[in-house]
Amino acid sequence: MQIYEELQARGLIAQVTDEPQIRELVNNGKARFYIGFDCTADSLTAGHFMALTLMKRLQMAGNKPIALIGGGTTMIGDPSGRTDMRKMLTKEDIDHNAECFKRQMEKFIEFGEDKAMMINNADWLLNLNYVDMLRDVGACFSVNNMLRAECYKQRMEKGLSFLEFNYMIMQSYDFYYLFKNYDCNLQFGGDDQWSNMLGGTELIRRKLGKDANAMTITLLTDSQGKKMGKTAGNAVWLDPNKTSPFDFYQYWRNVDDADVMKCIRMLTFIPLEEIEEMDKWEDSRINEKKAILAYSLTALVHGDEEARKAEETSRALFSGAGDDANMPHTVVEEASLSDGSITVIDLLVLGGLAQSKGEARRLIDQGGISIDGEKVTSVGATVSKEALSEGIKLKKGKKIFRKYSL
RNA sequence: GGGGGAAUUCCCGAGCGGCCAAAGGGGGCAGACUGUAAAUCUGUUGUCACUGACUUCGGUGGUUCGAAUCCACCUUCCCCCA
Repeated sequence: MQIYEELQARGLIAQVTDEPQIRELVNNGKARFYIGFDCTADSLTAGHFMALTLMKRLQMAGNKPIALIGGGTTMIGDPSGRTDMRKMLTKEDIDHNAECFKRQMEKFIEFGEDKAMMINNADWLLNLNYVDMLRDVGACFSVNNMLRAECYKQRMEKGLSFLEFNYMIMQSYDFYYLFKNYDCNLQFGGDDQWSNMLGGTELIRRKLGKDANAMTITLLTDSQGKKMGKTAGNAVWLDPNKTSPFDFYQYWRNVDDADVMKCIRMLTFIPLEEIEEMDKWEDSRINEKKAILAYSLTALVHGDEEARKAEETSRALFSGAGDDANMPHTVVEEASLSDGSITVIDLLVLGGLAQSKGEARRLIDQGGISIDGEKVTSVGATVSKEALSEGIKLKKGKKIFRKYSL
């Protein structure tokens, strides 16, 4: 099975411009493709992860990836599919974020001579001359068509600033620029990028009379149609300081039953034959599948060592066996003690398990806290210095654990 | 440029000058049930010294014993006309 067919079988391909052409390019290692990443935060997220794996898959099949950092486009902000305007970021923030992206990607994709390239569209976008740009590129776009684009639909009701409206043009220009200067013949992106990407192929056709192709990746959504890779509205980050390997592992360990096989297929590098085999497993082995998913993704992002630790910790917590050495840990300062003890409420706030003392109080009140296996029943409960110096294990709810010691 | 409307807690959204820390829904958190799943049911969801006090309703001033509610100005957004 060749790479294009594999991508199809994994359910990764959403829309393509010209299937036979793309298949031919990709399967023969002749694609020089780019994926753009706008640096809206200081870490990549689980959402970007799929794009990275795609890059890697294609690279492994002999194609040349270009990772385009959106230092320029982030100055505009992509309005696609959004109901409100993005917060405008400063140039400094964007540069910082771009730097962080770069470091994370390097862990995952091989860059270098004859391998993958990384470029930043700030290099050409920021120096554009307005009038030249309008005459050169603006003339090729029809506002009527742009307004019809699906990605602006929601914004037609709420309002769309001229700044954001130009995002599509910037992204199209990127593709045009890369096509001309780097022989980039293919663009990949999330399915929400489809209209922006078509803008690029259209521009290339008009300006150069040549064909370029675009292909979108299926958005990873859960069984309810919501985007995956978020918990409580927060992204699952790839940066271990923002989402610990253990939490990352737990996120995937806890996916819905209905989504496990889809995630394994789309995100892991487990060979398809094995995946088909797993698909035949009995329902009772569902948790085994989740563990495999969680382990392989954590290993991809954080390395085998961290993945193994996360798995151990997880086992220790949920089945009583294994090593709990890697459980998140809070060291209590001597100064936080009063009269040789500390209240459980303070511990909760200190460890970040509760945002406020009120919330901590509520948690205890509702029976959501236990220490070393014993439920805390009194709101005023305290932990003595002696107990603390031996180390205690505090549990919030069903699956959030934290160690405390002096 | 002219006219009209809007801004409420994490989000959507109700809100009569006092009974408003502010309805309802979503989301979150916890409890029960479970398989570290889903669904369901229950509780909870501004802060603290928690039967009380304090700070919140775009911003700044004002009217009033008392303002999310009334007035003025400002900011931002939406709609209609040009």
